[in-house]
Amino acid sequence: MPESLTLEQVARAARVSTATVSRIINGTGTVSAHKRAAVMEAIERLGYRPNMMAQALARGSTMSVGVLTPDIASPFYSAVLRGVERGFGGSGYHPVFASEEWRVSSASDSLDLLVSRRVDAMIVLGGNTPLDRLRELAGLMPLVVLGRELPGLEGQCLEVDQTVGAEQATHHLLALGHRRIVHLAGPEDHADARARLAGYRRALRDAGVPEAPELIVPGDFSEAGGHAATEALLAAGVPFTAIFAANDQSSAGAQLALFRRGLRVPTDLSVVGFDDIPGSAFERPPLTTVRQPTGDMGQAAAAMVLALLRGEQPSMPTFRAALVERESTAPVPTVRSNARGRKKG
Amino acid sequence: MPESLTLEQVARAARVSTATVSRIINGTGTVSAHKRAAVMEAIERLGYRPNMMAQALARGSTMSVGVLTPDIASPFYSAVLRGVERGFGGSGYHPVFASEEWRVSSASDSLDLLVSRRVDAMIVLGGNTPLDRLRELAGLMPLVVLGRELPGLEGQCLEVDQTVGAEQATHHLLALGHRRIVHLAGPEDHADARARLAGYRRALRDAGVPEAPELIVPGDFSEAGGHAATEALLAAGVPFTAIFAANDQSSAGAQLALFRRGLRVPTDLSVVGFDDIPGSAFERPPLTTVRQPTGDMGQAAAAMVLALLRGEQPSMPTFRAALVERESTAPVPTVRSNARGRKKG
DNA sequence: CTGTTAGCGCTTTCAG
DNA sequence: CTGAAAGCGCTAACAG
Repeated sequence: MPESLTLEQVARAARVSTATVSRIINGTGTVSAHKRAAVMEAIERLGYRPNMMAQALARGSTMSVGVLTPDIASPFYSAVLRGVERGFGGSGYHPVFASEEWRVSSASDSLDLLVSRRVDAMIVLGGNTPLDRLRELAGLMPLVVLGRELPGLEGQCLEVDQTVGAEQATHHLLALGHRRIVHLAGPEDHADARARLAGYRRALRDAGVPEAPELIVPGDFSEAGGHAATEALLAAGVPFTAIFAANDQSSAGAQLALFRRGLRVPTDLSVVGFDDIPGSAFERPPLTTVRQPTGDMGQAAAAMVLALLRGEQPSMPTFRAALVERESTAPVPTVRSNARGRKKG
Repeated sequence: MPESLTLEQVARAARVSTATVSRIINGTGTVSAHKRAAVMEAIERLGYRPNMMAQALARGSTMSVGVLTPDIASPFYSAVLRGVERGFGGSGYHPVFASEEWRVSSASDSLDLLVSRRVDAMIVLGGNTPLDRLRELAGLMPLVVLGRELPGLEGQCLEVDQTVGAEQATHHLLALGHRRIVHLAGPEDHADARARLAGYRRALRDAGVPEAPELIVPGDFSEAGGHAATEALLAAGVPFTAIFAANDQSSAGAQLALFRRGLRVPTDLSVVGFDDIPGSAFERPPLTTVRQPTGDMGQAAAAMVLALLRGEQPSMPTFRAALVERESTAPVPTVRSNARGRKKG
């Protein structure tokens, strides 16, 4: 492996000082057109790329921001990540991704890694990071948290109201006449999951529909979890006409369980999901779900970090989850008659 | 923001020299238990985290390897990424992800960024990076390429034989009696897509089934692309009894088009995909597809890089794509009779 | 076993 | 406008 080029070699090749080359690279100070041309030529010819490590050390800033994500392979988080990338475009800063699963060693985790990398700021997605670590972090550098409300750090937490979204979803089902609505919940230790459950409950309460404990079943946001929970429900013979799943992935698992029993969606049962991940619009039938503006959220998080880095007060856009009515929901089937009219609307 | 701690401050606090602290942190050299304890205590109490930038500069190595991916949000690539993460576990090296979409500026792309970051090695996924840049890179540092065969760099290219996988898929359909099999192709400039098309063709040829140009339709690996192409086929009235999609995502789009026309899978038509992304096992019906060992591939790529970094000759595991028969395929429907027996097997 | 001392490649005063 | 020189925080000889 050839040693990589240094600023000094470029300077030598262009017959100028290292300071001059540095000025040109960074656009700081003024340099004569003559020398500038010589330096540019040398950089080009030699294929020089500044060593960011050295730049960071000398400058005291890495021009990078850490992005901590629970799972880099999740359709939801990766959509947010894309937004974050977009948000940093052209800012000079670039994102450094780290997934929570990743352990450098038993003693240090991804967060430590990012801190060691001396990122200038951090964006934390999701809620698995211990609160105290987050507080400590907030004292160290600009921090924006997505999807969790941190007591004392409200101004740096970007959230969409999951509760309202879940309420809308449940209300939609209620309006279609459903009364026995299953909620396929997410992990109990997940803030969003709890908020969605709360929205489900509120909608039922507001509609005066009593909550049935047996209709709230535990899931884990995965297809397999949704499948298992629904399977269990069916096996137990619990009656229901609709499922509101805590996310799209678990709704897919639930639907497979229905499918196995020959139950049709939305004819026999209605299903609504949450998130509106890319594939959901193409399910058969296309899934009615609650859309989260993932890309925009990521982009906004990046914008907030950038503002914080500039020492400005970041503006906090409000995001709302909104129901996307597609084709997995329909009026509750009438048992005693087949008089479901053919009238439009 | 508090300035972050330096090695020197720790050394001062522990009343030892910086060299001693460095030795302890890196496990190089031997240090008396007494001083070691004092240093550990200081590190702990102060919350010291080494500055990787400085370490990298001093050491001449960043202990990081760049991972370039076409799209961080793709279910396929992100599964590979997970494998890569696993593969680096405990090695001391850590992955730095960059997606090709991301542009630092008009002049420099993700690859430049990774080079600037002085990653010690690189893993490139997929085939969008210009060949000459890859060659140049290979001269600079250990490089492993996944999913592309680079002339002259065969030893560093990890591939699964896409052609054989596609052949299996097509053969499976052929064995079920299908003759009018659509191939919903991937992007023409994508090596894997071309290989899958080649496999489709080879299977047809081997079976003595003539290739019908109108059955090979262009897609782009997306749900929307699959939907549009299938829609067009249906609108044109082209007869066919099965679809072999170049990937699972486009197969979902295709299925939506069928669904819109009231066509049932696998009763009326059979569909097979490629990749076996996480959701495919939970489609209704579960999708018959060609599985790629994504996680293993990622892990193997990491292992190869690690070997290269140690100066060893990396071993090249062979991966094969294998058909996973699920429920989206069935014997071609008999038009003139409904005599499809009820015999098992 | 431990401290001293050169750098690593780059930015940034500070003089010219 | 430009160069010299002093670090940035850490590692790695090199002496003790």
